[in-house]
Amino acid sequence: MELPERKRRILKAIVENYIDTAEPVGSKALADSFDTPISSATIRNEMSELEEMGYLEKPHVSAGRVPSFAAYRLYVNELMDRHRVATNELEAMRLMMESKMREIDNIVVSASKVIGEMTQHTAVSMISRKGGDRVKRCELIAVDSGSTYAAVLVTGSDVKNKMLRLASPVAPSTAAMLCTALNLAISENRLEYLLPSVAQSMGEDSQVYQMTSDILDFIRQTEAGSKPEVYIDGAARLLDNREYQDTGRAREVLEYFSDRSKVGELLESANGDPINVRIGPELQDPSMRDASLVFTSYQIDSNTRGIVGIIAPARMDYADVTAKLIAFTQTISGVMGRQRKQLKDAGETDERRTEDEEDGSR
Amino acid sequence: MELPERKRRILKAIVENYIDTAEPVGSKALADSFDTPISSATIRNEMSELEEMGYLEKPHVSAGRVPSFAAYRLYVNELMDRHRVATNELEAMRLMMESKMREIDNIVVSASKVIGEMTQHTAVSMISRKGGDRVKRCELIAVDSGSTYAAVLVTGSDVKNKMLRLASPVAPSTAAMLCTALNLAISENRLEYLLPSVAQSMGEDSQVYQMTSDILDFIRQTEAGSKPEVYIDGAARLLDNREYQDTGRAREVLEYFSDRSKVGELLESANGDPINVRIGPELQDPSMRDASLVFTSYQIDSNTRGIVGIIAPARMDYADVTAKLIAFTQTISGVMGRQRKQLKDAGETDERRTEDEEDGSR
DNA sequence: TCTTAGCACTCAGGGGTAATGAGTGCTAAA
DNA sequence: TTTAGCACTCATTACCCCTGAGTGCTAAGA
Repeated sequence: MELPERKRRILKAIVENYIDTAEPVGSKALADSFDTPISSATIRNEMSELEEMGYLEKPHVSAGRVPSFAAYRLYVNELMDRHRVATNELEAMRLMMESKMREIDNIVVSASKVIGEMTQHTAVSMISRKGGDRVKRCELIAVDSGSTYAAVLVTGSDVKNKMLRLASPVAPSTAAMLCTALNLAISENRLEYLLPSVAQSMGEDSQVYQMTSDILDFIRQTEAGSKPEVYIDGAARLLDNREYQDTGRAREVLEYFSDRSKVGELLESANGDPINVRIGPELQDPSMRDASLVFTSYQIDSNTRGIVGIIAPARMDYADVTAKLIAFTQTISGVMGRQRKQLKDAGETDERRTEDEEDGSR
Repeated sequence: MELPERKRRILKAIVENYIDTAEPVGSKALADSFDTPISSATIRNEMSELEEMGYLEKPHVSAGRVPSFAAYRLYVNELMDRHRVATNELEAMRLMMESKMREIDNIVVSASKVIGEMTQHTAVSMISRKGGDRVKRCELIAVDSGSTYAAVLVTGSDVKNKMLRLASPVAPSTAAMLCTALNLAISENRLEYLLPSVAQSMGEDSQVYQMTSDILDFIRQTEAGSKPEVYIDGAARLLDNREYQDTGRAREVLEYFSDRSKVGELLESANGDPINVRIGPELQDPSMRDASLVFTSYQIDSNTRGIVGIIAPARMDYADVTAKLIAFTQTISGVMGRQRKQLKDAGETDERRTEDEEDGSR
């Protein structure tokens, strides 16, 4: 069932040509582009067979051929040559990142900016935590004179806060007690008993009860990882592509983008592979039918990973995009490894940095 | 220099017709639309005078006339009749808001969603604090075993946090001391003396010094109000408009949107007027040359206000948009007033809610 | 003096037709 | 199995003409 060598070469050439020009490619032009001379007639024969096999499509009878989604799939899986990014580009990337990555909170933003800038496509980026965030500790801080409190949750690698507006003031000492009780319950993993016990001792319509219930909701929400923050950079760049010259199509995709949770869900499906590619229909959404998503993930800390990728027309330069994404994750784990190392060197040592693991799976 | 009555009526009709159809309006069609019969010839005469005065433009000699930016300006300032939104729409808005406004943190997001939905245009929204945020208090929380701290700042109406990664651990007791010192310095307004004194007692390369300096930077950043959060809803809706059928134009504007700080700056210029309107060139940005921004602000608390508006082609239904924005601010201050009232009723009473103030300025 | 009817003129947009040319499939010879 | 040749298809472009909406101007009417 393996495709014979010549067919592979022809298909590869067609895909690359189409990626380049966005125009159906014909037998004549293709024949000329080969160094070993093959006649256009031969190519025509091969083409019509490739068409039968489902790798090519004709927009209409007298145009050239266009790769099908199956062709793109084959191309990324087998045909494409994986090239490396030029060292000067790599250096530029490292510089961009060193300067932007100083603060962990905007690592997602920076990631999408950097990769968007590099590829000149629309970049998406998010942070995913293993099984949601585990809340480790909780603090209560009076903000207003009396009635407004902030609940601050400390999780694996982040701190979240929420304002609580209470109808009547709660004494700081009461709040401190509640805080202690909460932390005890968290550390003993018995959160579910807390609310009933508060109800018993303070009454169901006490302010403290209300406050506790709000905080528990917040904890639950945080641990469920309710809404992952998804960043999108350069959505407008999509309009540069021929396939989105038609405003109708463009609108569909931009609308899809505006629902971050959909995009987030897509990205969450990243598996351990160094590079994930979802082509056209594989994205399972009609508005994305002629786009592809190429993405990858990188480790931020033991249970947090970043996911970053680019969305562009199915006709995109997969080789280039893939190479840049790989370079990106390597650079970022380099940058973060260095930071981590710096941290450890000054204190004690207990973690080995894992970098440059090659994974030739599939 | 007042425009005579008939010219005003004609200009108004032209603007409204153009808003409606997006097509140059001609003398004949216009004549027919009047109840008091005027001949098309008369209208032609009036039109050519209006053109001389700079209120009308001809796309080309044999088309009708199109309003100039000056015409839109005149229209919003004097010609347009300010209509009210239908009560059922108002009710729908109130419902949408009641459900979405429960949490203050996403008031901006909800505001842009609601108003975007109502007008079917691109909505922008942000929060602006009077003279930046004043930091009132600060807390330090150890996150990791030793080396990672969170600084939590309490400001007028919000809480901000930032992770600090330190090279070596700082003892909790030291952190607590630093915290006390910080709060003292804040309350006495002598922040600038803190760093030198830490340097003196702990040494310039101590961890505490580093930490202090980081926190002070964060405080400064917060007080400068570095980056206001600007939300944009329904950017894709822009593509529905005839003037952005051309992808080039659309791209320009979408790119403009992606620079939130620019949009934020624009919105910051809201003055006390119930409604602000910036038409085309008044936006001072070439990519926005044929768009307009209509926006308004509403009070969130004593020194925080929200700003919300819509961005659409200069040819937009100003009367409708304006009415909806006004209805929005009234509804929101109603909703928030009720929340505030609820809060006070349960505790003490000290603030009167101000609602339904009519302001016929200008 | 203002308004209106009439008329000549302009010009974008629509529809039809023809020319162009890239590309195909098929056949027959190498 | 490959290649040259040939007839055929059909999207795209250019061209042209026509139509109709709209203008400006002039002269007559109120």
